[in-house]
Amino acid sequence: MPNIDKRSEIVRAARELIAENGFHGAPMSMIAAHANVGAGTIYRYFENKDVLITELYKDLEERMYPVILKGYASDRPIRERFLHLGTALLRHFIESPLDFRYLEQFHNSPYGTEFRRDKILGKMEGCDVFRDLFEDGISRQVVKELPLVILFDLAFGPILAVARDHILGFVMLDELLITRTIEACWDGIKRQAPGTL
Amino acid sequence: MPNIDKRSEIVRAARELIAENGFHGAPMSMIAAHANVGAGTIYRYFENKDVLITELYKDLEERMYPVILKGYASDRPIRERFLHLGTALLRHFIESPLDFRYLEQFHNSPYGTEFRRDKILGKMEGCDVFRDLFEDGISRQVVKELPLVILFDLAFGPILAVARDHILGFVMLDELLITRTIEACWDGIKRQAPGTL
DNA sequence: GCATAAGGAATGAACGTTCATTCTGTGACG
DNA sequence: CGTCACAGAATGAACGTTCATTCCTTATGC
Repeated sequence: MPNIDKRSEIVRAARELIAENGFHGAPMSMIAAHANVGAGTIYRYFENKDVLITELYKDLEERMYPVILKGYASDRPIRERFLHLGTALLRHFIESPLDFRYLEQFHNSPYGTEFRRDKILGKMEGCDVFRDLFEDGISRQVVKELPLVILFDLAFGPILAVARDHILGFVMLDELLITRTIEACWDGIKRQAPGTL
Repeated sequence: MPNIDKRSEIVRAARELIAENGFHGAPMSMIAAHANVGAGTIYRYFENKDVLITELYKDLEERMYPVILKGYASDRPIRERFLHLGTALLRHFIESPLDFRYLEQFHNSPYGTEFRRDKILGKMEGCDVFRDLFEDGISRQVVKELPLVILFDLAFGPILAVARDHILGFVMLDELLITRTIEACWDGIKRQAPGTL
């Protein structure tokens, strides 16, 4: 029977190495070595490198949702809900730099583009919370009337950029700065009060 | 004497292939083939692949500045200046998808991180226009008092994300949507009028 | 002792780079 | 004007490496 310990050692090693060195800086042989496993053993658990990479990403996404949904109350005002999700997400990225780096590697690769295409064309399953939030916001005239995709970009573009800069050491985010950044994202998304130039 | 035609054929082929397939999807042999040139010929013009890649990026950046600075008047109000630069940048990305894709490839690679580190630690030479604009905005209390890096992320994060989504066909940006997107970026950056929740 | 897991050397494809050779255009010379 | 010699531009087969993957051997548990 396949040994569950081996599998998780492979997963751990792969995640660490890929997050730090990118897909091309993490050969299977190196992953095997860091997992204290023979090179061939990996192929007992994952059909090939592509499958390993994609599987790792799915794991990551599934571990992410509970974190940001913890304490989320969908009956609160739009703004409050957005701030909750945004800060939770940014905080999570900062606390799990390995996950974040892996996520970035994945997004900026052919795998990621394919994934995203499926998501957007397939009605964005998985992003339900955010989609609901934005659609709710639009219908209540609290959020700008823009295509969903653009609202996503306005919200996640800065969050990802800020997280990256924190992890690379270009800024040092504390709790205050996190809040102020997400509030700024909200300002970008929300309908501006009329009369204010 | 080296043939200038050959050189520019190599540059064109490299830009196209790398923009479309990424650094690892554009082997030197393929670049040579698309440039109708022998594999060794590239090395008469560029020391190695790294040099080729970096040179291409510098070209790209230098071609970009005149475009977004055209018609820029640094004596206009902060908001107007930001909208000018932002829309010009987004428009340029959309009109030159090849350049944009190359820029993304470069940014999301070790080359790009190194480049960015140098820029940020080295006082951001080259981003002078934006830095001046943000600093000016802060001192006039028109822009939020946040670290420069975060202001950059709030502005460029969405612009890059939106440009990518347009090029991948996830949204179809027209002139109106471009303006509204950049206005939304400005809303994120500007100090909000007090009293507006 | 048999079935299955694990190991890691072997394999072959792909890559960046080199280099011995070929090609080309130019200037000297008769 | 025709021929020849030469410089240096161009070539692409060949090389050394690296990598994902395979496959035969060894170890382990039942």
